[in-house]
Amino acid sequence: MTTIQRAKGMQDVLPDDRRYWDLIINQATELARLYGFQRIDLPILEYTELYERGVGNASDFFVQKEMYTLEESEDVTLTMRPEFTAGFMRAYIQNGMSSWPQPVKLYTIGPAFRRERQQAGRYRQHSQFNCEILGETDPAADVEVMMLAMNLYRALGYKGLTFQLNSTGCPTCKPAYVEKLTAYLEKHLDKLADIDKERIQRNPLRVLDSKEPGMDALLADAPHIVDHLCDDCETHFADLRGLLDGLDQSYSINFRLVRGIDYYTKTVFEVWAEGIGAQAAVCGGGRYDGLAEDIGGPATPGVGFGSGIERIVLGMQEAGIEPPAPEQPTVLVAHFGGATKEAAVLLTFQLRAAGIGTRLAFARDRRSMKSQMREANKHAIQTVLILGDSELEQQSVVVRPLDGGEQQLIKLNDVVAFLK
RNA sequence: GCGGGUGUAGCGUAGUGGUUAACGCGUCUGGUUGUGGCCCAGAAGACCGUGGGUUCAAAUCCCACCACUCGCCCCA
Repeated sequence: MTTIQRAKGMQDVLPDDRRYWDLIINQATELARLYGFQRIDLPILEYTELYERGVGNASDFFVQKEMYTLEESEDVTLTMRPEFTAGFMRAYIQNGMSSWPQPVKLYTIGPAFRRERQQAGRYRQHSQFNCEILGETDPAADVEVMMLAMNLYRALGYKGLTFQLNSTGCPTCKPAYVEKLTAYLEKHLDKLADIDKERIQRNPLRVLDSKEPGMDALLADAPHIVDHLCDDCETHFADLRGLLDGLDQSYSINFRLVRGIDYYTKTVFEVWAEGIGAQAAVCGGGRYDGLAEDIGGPATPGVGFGSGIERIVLGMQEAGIEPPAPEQPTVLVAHFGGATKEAAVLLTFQLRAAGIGTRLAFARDRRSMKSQMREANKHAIQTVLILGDSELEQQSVVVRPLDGGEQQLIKLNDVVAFLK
C-alpha cells in the first residue's frame, strides 16, 4: 500500500516555518490597526457567478482551468475563492456598507485557491493578506493602501524594494488606447513572437509585459497609456504622484505594468523585491471602480492590494531574515513513574495554572534521569524539577537549573513562588 | 496545456553492472544505584519513485509512467 502524500500544490507549514507567518501576520495586523482598517472574514466558498462576472475576456480560462468548483445542487455551483477582491465587494454590497461611514476600510488574512502548475512562491492553496478601501475615489486612498503594503515589507526587513506604478485608464479612455496600441503592434508584426501575435487577438495589453527578447526597444516606442488618459484619469494619476512625492516615496512609472481584467481602473501598482524566482512582485494592487457594477451592485469605487504570505516567507528566507523562535516552556518536570508520576502530573498542572509554561516528561513505567535530562536540553528548558520517591516523602522537589547553578530542595507548596 | 531538472532511511548525500546498499545530521537506548550539553558505544530506520525490458547479475543500462521541482502559458 502506498502512503498518502500531500495533494499537489499544497504546502505543510511546519513549526519552524510558522515563525515567519507569525511575524508577518502580527506585523500586518499591527499596520492595519495603525491605518484604521478593520478585520473582516469572508467565506471560502462563494457562488461561482461572483468570480465569473466581470473578469470579461479572461473568464473562460479562469472558470474552466483555474477554479476549484463544487456542485452544490443541479444548477448551483460553489467556487473556492481564487481571490479576495470580489468577495470584499460582494460583502460591502450585501451588508449595506454603503450606509456605514464612508469609506469602509477592511483587511483580511486567509487562504485562496487556484488550480495552476506550481512554481516558486506559487501554490494551489496560498494565503493572502488583503487590504481594501471601499467607497472612496480620492487618490489619497490609493496612497494609503500603497504605503501600508510598502511599510509592511520594510518592517519585515526587506531590502531593494521598489514601487512599480501605472494607470490602466477607465472605460472612457482605455478602449481608445487599446486600439492605438493594437494598431502600433500590427505595424510591427514581423518583429513579434508567435505568442505575442496571439496576445494581440486575445488581450493586447498583455503584449506589454511580454518576456520575449527584443521587446524593450519595440515597446519603448509604442503608445504608453499614461499619454492617453482621459482628464479624470490623468488628474487622478497626477494627484497620486504628487502625494507620493510629498511623502518622499520613490516609484517607477512602469508602462508595461498591466491588468488583464476589465474592472480595473486607474491605479495599478506592485511592490517588487529582489529574488523569489521568476516573480519579482511581492504584492499587487490597484483600483477597481468597475467591479461593483459587474457583480450587480451600485457603482462603488474601491482600491486595495493583496499579498501572498508564502511569497513573503520565501523572500524573507532568501534575505536571511530570522524571526525569533516561538516561546516554549522553560520548566520540565521529571519523575520515575508510579506514585511520583501522579505527583508530577499534579505539580505540572499547578505550575501551568500559575502561568508557568511547563513540560511534563513522559515515562510509561521506568525512564532514566539521563534520558529526561537530555529531553530537557533539547527543548531549551531552563529549570528541571525532579520528583523522586525521596522528594515525595519530604513533600519537596529538587529544582535543578540547567545554566550551571546549584540545585536545591524546595517544598512542593513553595515551588510556584520560588519559580516566579 | 508545453518544456528543463531531480527522484537512494526523517533530512543532506555517497555508491554509475558484481557478496548482507555506505556516510553525516537527526531519533532512540546505554556508558552501574536518580542528573543535560561534549565524548564513546549500540539500535531502529531504505521493497534505491513505480512498472516493464536487457543481462548469469541492475540503485547503476534502456523504455514507459508517476511524483517533486523550476520555467513557459495564465496570473483575478
